[in-house]
Amino acid sequence: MISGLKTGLKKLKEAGFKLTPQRRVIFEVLESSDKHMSAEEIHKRVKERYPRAGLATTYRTLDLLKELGLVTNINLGEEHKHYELAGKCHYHLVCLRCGDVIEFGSNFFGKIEKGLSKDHGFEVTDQNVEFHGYCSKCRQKGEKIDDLACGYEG
Amino acid sequence: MISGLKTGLKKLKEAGFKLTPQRRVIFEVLESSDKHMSAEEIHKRVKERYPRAGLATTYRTLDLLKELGLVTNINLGEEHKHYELAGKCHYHLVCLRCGDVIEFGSNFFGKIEKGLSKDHGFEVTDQNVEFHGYCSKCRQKGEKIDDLACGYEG
DNA sequence: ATTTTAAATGAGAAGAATTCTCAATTGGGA
DNA sequence: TCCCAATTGAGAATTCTTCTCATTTAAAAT
Ligand SMILES: [Mn+2]
Ligand SMILES: [Mn+2]
Ligand SMILES: [Zn+2]
Ligand SMILES: [Zn+2]
Repeated sequence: MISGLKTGLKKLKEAGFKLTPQRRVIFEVLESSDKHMSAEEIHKRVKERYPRAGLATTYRTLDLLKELGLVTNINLGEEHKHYELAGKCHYHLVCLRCGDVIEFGSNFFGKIEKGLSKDHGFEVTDQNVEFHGYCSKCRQKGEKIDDLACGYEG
Repeated sequence: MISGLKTGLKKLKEAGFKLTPQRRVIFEVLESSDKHMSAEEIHKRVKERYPRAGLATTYRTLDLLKELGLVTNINLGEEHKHYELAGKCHYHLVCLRCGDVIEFGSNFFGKIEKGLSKDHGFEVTDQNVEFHGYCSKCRQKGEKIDDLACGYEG
């Protein structure tokens, strides 16, 4: 991750925000999980450590951390966003069958970002990169992918 | 786009779905726009041509078209999804200041997908690739990007 | 340590996006 | 043409997120 607990909270203070216990705990929860979490999931964990925490504060803090570049969120095709600390490899493979989310890094992306700067004058500050498809496990199960291509039931 | 009107509707029929006027019109609206549209925006245009169309049908049809691989959706940081026909270049630059969405293609991505197949055994069927940052216009305006880094107002 | 004050919070209402329910309609095969 | 499962429209219901506002609190100033 781009910032440990101290670094992250320091950034909060330096930006002129108060260092409240709620913000502390939310940051800790984000740090102690290796998975993406929805706001609801984060809030549930926050309340384990700080029972009177309110959901709105979790949303407000996640927004704030995002503005500060400490947190990013992705949309894995579900109805809600998923949050995680910024800075680690941020490319996702989302299996359409089992729902598994595999993270991967690639040095291709660094090249792409340089190209974007050169060709489009665009400065990248964050990215949301998801490849949807079928993971190796699900492919091995022998079920034809085409069988799933249309699971629509009206 | 991957499929013209005829091809797309043909695929619908071939998959065993009825070819209703609502579906026709929704497909036409998608085809006649070069921009990403929210479900609400799409529905508004659909009603211009077919006033008694219901919003739920627009949602249902967009889901169906997505299952069939005819439509994709992206999440541009707003609260709602944006839809467009599948098949054209699908990489997006989203300006955090002016909100502009620039589309771009890159042959890097083909390579990445091949690498994913080789290294992870993952078969890509769709992708959602967004780079967030600041477009050339907004950068030229001379406003320091850092000034915006935290627009949070409590 | 006490005072002060704007920032932050909790609770629940409100809002927005999406899905569901179900009675009525309809596309398209027989 | 007849039939019926598929589809639809309307609005209720759900889910996710933001807003409102009275109360609390971090932390700067005394
Ligand atoms: Mn990640
Ligand atoms: Mn696009
Ligand atoms: Zn899988
Ligand atoms: Zn811009």
